[in-house]
Amino acid sequence: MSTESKLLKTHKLRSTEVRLKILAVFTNSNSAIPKSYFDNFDLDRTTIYRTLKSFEESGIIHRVFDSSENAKYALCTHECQVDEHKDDHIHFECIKCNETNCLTNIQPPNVKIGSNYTVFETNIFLKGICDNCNSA
Amino acid sequence: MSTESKLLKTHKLRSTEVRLKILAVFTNSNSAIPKSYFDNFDLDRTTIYRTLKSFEESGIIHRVFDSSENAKYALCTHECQVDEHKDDHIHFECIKCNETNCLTNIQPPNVKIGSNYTVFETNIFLKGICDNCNSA
DNA sequence: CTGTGTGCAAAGGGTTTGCAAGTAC
DNA sequence: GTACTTGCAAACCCTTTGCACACAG
Repeated sequence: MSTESKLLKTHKLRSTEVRLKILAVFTNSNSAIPKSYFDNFDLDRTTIYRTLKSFEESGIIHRVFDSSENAKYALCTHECQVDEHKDDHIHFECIKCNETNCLTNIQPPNVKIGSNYTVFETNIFLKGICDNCNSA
Repeated sequence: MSTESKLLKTHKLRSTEVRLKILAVFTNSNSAIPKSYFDNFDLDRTTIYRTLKSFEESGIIHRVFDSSENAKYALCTHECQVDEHKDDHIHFECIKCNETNCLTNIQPPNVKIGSNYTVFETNIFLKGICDNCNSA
C-alpha cells in the first residue's frame, strides 16, 4: 500500500485516483504548493478546490501563509488531526526561486507578549533568499 | 492642518476628500482594516482599491497578513518610505473580536535559521485571544 | 491649465454551488 | 446499494481596467 493510500486511510478519506494523484505532489515536494500548480493536471478546477479543502479539513495538508495572494499548501506533520492543526514551524519564502518552504527542523522562537494574551498559534514566515539559491 | 493632510503631504499625495476620509480611519484605529470596512462609505469600490493601493505604495499604510483571505492594512511606522516598508512588528489576530492588531511596542524575536539563508523580512502573526477580550 | 483623482460600466480571475453521472466500499 | 466523489455549467465574489468627467495645485 502506497504512502498516499495510507495517508488517506488514516485520515478517513476514500481512496480515489484524483486524490492519490494530488496527494503524491505533496508527499514528493518540500515546498508549498499553490492551487495553480494543478492547472495542467487535466482535472476539473472544482475537483481540485474540493480535494484540497478536504485534505486541509482532514489534517493532511495545512495552509502556508506567505506574501502571495493565493493559498499555498504543504504536508502536515504527523501530529495533525482532523480540524486540529499543529504546524507552528517557520516558513521561508524565497524571492529568487519563488518557493515557500517549511523549516520543520528549526525550533521557532518563543514569542513573548503580554500575559493578558492567550496565544493558540504562532505563524512566522521569513522572506529572503533560500540556501539553494544562495549556493547557486 | 490635520494629521491626515500632513501625512498626505509628507508622502507626496494630493489632498482630496476621499483620501482624507479613508486615511482618518487608519489614524483613528489601532487595528488592521480590511477593504470591506469601507463598503458603507458611499464611495465607489474602484476608488477605495486605488486609494489603498496608493497609500500602500507611498508608505503610509502596510499590508497586514493574518489568516483571513482578504487583505488588511494598518498605518505604517514613521520609518516607512515610498516602496520601502519597515514593518517587522508582530501582528496579533484575535479569534474573539476578530481584529488584528499591530504589537508595535514589542520587540520581535530574532529568528535564527541556517547561515545560508538571507533574510530580508520577518513576518510574525499570532492567533489567539487579545488582552481586551481576555479582560472582558 | 495640466496632471491627477473619481465614478461608472465592464471585464477579469479565483473560488464556490447545484446537479447529474460515476465510483469506493 | 448507499454515500461520497467527480465533472460540467453557472453563479459569485473580489479586484482591475478603460474611459469620461471633476478637481487639486
